[in-house]
Order: sequence, then C-alpha cells, then structure tokens
Amino acid sequence: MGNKAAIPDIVIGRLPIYLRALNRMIQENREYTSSHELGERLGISSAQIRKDLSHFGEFGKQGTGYNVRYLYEQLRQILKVDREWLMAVVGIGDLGRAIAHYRGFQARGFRVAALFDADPAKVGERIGELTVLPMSQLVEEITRQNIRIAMIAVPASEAQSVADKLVEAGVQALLNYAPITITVPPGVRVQYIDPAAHLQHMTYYLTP
Amino acid sequence: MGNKAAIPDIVIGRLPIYLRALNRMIQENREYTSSHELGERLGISSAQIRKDLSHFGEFGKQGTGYNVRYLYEQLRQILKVDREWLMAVVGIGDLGRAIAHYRGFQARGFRVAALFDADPAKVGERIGELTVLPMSQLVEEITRQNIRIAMIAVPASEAQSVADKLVEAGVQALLNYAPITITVPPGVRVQYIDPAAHLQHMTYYLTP
DNA sequence: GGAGAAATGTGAATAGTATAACAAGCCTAG
DNA sequence: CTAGGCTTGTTATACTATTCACATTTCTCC
Ligand SMILES: NC(=O)c1ccc[n+]([C@@H]2O[C@H](COP(=O)([O-])OP(=O)(O)OC[C@H]3O[C@@H](n4cnc5c(N)ncnc54)[C@H](O)[C@@H]3O)[C@@H](O)[C@H]2O)c1
Ligand SMILES: NC(=O)c1ccc[n+]([C@@H]2O[C@H](COP(=O)([O-])OP(=O)(O)OC[C@H]3O[C@@H](n4cnc5c(N)ncnc54)[C@H](O)[C@@H]3O)[C@@H](O)[C@H]2O)c1
Repeated sequence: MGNKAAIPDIVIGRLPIYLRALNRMIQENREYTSSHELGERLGISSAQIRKDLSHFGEFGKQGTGYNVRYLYEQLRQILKVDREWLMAVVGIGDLGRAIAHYRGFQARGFRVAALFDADPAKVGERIGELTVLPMSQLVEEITRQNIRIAMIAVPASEAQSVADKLVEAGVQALLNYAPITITVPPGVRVQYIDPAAHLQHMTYYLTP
Repeated sequence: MGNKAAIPDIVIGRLPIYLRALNRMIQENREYTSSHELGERLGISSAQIRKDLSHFGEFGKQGTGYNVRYLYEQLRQILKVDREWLMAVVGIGDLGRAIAHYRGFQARGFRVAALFDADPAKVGERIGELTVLPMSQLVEEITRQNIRIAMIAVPASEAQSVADKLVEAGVQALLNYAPITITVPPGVRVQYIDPAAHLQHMTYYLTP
C-alpha cells in the first residue's frame, strides 16, 4: 500500500467490480471463494484477479481461496469506502431526482447530502430529507458539510461552468452525467456516465 | 472496414467520445478541426486520435485537418448510428422513468420504443407516447417491433432473469444499470452503468 | 498420517496500447 | 510561384497489461 503511484489505475477500476461481487456473495452466505470462481462470475481470468489483488497484499490462502468477508473489508479499506462520503447533486431534473431518491449508494459508501438547481421553480422543493438549494448557496453548503464529491446532472451546455463552480467550492471528485468532456485543474478527478456512448459502442458490432 | 476483428475494441469505445465532441463543434459552427484540437478538448493525445481514425480510412487532409461534418458523418456510419435503433426499457422505477423521458437519445441514434415492468400497479401507465406493458407481453412486443437493444433498470436480484428473457426475445445488446455482472450467450453484447463503481474508483485517490 | 486435489502469489513470456517522430502533402502569404 | 508553417497517416519505439506456468501451501479424505 506504500507506493500509490505504482498501482495501475486500471487495476483500481476493477476493484469496485470485485467488491460488488463479494457483496453479493455475502448476501448468499458464501464463506470462501476463489479467484477462479470470482473470475467465472465476472468474466475475468483468475490470473488477473490474483495479480490485481497481489498489488495490495496477500489476502488468500493456498488450497482454500479467499475469505469473502475478509477480502470484502480489505477492498473497502483500499478504496476508502469503509466510511461514508457525502455528495452533492447539481441539476435536479429527471435524472438528478432519480439519483437523489436512489437508496443504493448508502451500502457502497456514499450519501447524497445536498441538492442544487438553478431553476427558482425547483429551489425549495423537498426530496426525501433534503431541500433543493439555489446555486448561490453552493459554495457555502459544500464548505459547511465538507462535501468532496459531486454529481453533475445539468444539460451539457452548463456542465463545464457547474464543474468550475464545484471545483472552486473545493470538490475533488466529479461524476459527470452530461455528455461532454469537462476540463478540471490537476488534483480533481472526473468520471463520466454516458449511456448513449455505451450504446454506440455496441451498435458497432450489431449486424445492420 | 473489411476486417472487423482487426480493430481493437478499445478504439471502438473511443469513437463515441469523438462523435460527442464533433457534434459539439457542429453546434459551434466550426468547419475544420485537427487531431491536436480534438485531443486538447478530450484529454487524449493527438497521435492516438490520428491512429484510431486511421483504422477506418483517411478522413483528414494534411495541413488542414478534418472537416468536422464529414468526420462526424463517417463516424456515425462506422458506429452504425446513422439510423435509428429502437430500444426497450425494463423496470420503470425512478431510473427507468428518467430514461424513458430522456430526450437525448434521439440525436445519437436511439429511440425508446417499449417499456416493461412486472408491477401490476405500473402496467398501463402512460409515459410520453408509450404505455408500460406487462412482462408477459415482452417477447411479443420486442419481436413485433424488431427491437434489438434493451436497457435493464430493475433491482440487481432481478437483472439476470430479465436479461435471460430479453435474450430469449432476440435482443442482442444490453445496457445494464443494475449493479451486478450478468451472463449472456455469445453474440450478445453487454455494457454496464454503475455510478457507485465510478465513485469508488475516485475515492481511492482522495486523501482521507 | 500421507496422497492427491485445489488454490495462491509471482516471475517470465506474451500480447496489446500508446507515444514519438517524420516524410509527404496542403495551404497561405507575399 | 515558392517558402514556410501546419497537419496528416504511418512506422518505429516504448510502455502497459494480461496470461502462462509453476513452486508452494493448505485442506480433505481415506
Ligand atoms: N435523464 C436521463 O436518463 C439521462 C440519461 C443520460 C444522460 N442524461 C444527462 O443528464 C443531464 C440531466 O438530464 P435530465 O434528463 O435530468 O435533464 P433535465 O433538463 O430534466 O434537468 C436538468 C436540470 O438542471 C437544471 N439546471 C440547468 N442549468 C443549470 C445550472 N447552470 N446550474 C444548476 N442547475 C441547472 C435545470 O433546472 C434542470 O432541473 C443532461 O446532461 C442529460 O444529457 C440524462
Ligand atoms: N435510481 C438511480 O439513480 C440508480 C442509480 C444507479 C443504479 N440504479 C440501479 O438501477 C436499477 C433500478 O433503480 P431504481 O432506482 O429505478 O429502482 P426502483 O425500485 O425504483 O425500480 C425498479 C423497477 O423494476 C420493477 N421490477 C422489479 N422486478 C422486476 C422484474 N422481474 N421484471 C420487470 N420489472 C421488475 C419494479 O416494479 C420497479 O418499477 C437498480 O438495479 C438500481 O440499483 C439506479
């Protein structure tokens, strides 16, 4: 765990998938698993799983495999989701609302803690325990709660300026649902969700 | 374009991103662009963009760059999104509803053409021009409209069985929003959308 | 208690990707 | 018309990722 830079980013990207599978195995009351079984479930070679995990330590036992719960906890620690991260959602349209309602983040280390929208008609609306706040309160509220992650669910034309505001407020990780690549200063992470891009990736392989 | 297998899948995965950027440039009335400019916008090296495109032909002109509209149309053809693909959505909860309402698919080659849910309380509900249908009508309706793409927005526990039904009905491409890896027969493509996985990828890099 | 089966972790070998670098072509300006 | 500055497509090089293969350990079962 010492030298972060030494671990390939692509390996980090697979850990959440392992975590997802392990979580499922816990629900199924499975006590032990193997790289082979995990690989089978995930469509990944067992060698890759062993190699990925070996970057962080020795979690398994020869002849036995991995203790599901132990490996789960180790990966949670590695990914730093053995705690709860607060998140802001900006843009409370159809998608932002679905995200705000979504109960699935909690079990994976996250909680939506603030909602923002530029539309005065939406400001003040209550969703679950939260009230939609105006953009003018963004910096204050994000600072107050020490929120470090935000999800962007505004139209593409607004995404860059919203990202700029969030970064200014101190947010360090952005999950952008708008179909546009945004630019952020070094030190800020961005990930993208673009279903249409995934669909287009698949249509390439479909016969006309 | 002859030998499909020769083009790396990772290259195909970047084409939608290029398309997205080109679309934006069209909106900005830009007539020409260069691999350098595109790379700048997307955070990708210009060499990579040139190399990716060179798999499919020679779209640019030395000294000038790429005609934005021409390259856009070429990529649309390559990805087969110069037409409209019909899609089904299964699971009309918060997320399924947002997807069904979403107007952004149209411009990128897709249209939601059928909605399904297992809950009798949701069946019959109208969303836009569509009525939510019961699962019992899935095969019939997908066959009737010759739908070949589906989006899965049911709970994780249901995703595999829903995928099985869809494949049985003839669907060849699945976009799965449920946080679980699903197994499909060869010839069927699957892509995943898992925001929590993206978030966990980013928290790894955040300081505690 | 020992044989055999199963599974890990890892170094070596293979495969795949990305970057660098440049010849060749195109455009503009004077 | 030509010089100079750009930009492509591509070949060569460097880098990264995946798979292979095996020594080693553990467990089970007779
Ligand atoms: N709905 C989907 O299923 C879906 C799917 C894929 C991608 N997306 C993308 O997600 C984003 C949101 O989609 P949607 O369907 O919810 O759109 P929407 O139009 O319903 O909602 C957008 C919301 O953002 C708010 N907004 C606009 N400008 C803002 C600004 N500058 N600051 C703060 N808030 C602002 C609007 O008031 C509105 O509430 C879009 O970029 C869309 O392309 C949506
Ligand atoms: N809402 C979000 O923002 C969000 C974000 C990420 C992932 N997801 C995932 O997307 C999926 C849907 O999320 P949601 O928030 O819309 O959940 P939801 O519970 O609101 O909706 C699920 C819908 O699926 C239907 N359904 C259940 N079993 C079914 C079956 N066997 N066949 C057909 N329909 C069935 C239910 O009737 C319900 O309408 C979940 O897997 C969730 O984890 C949602």
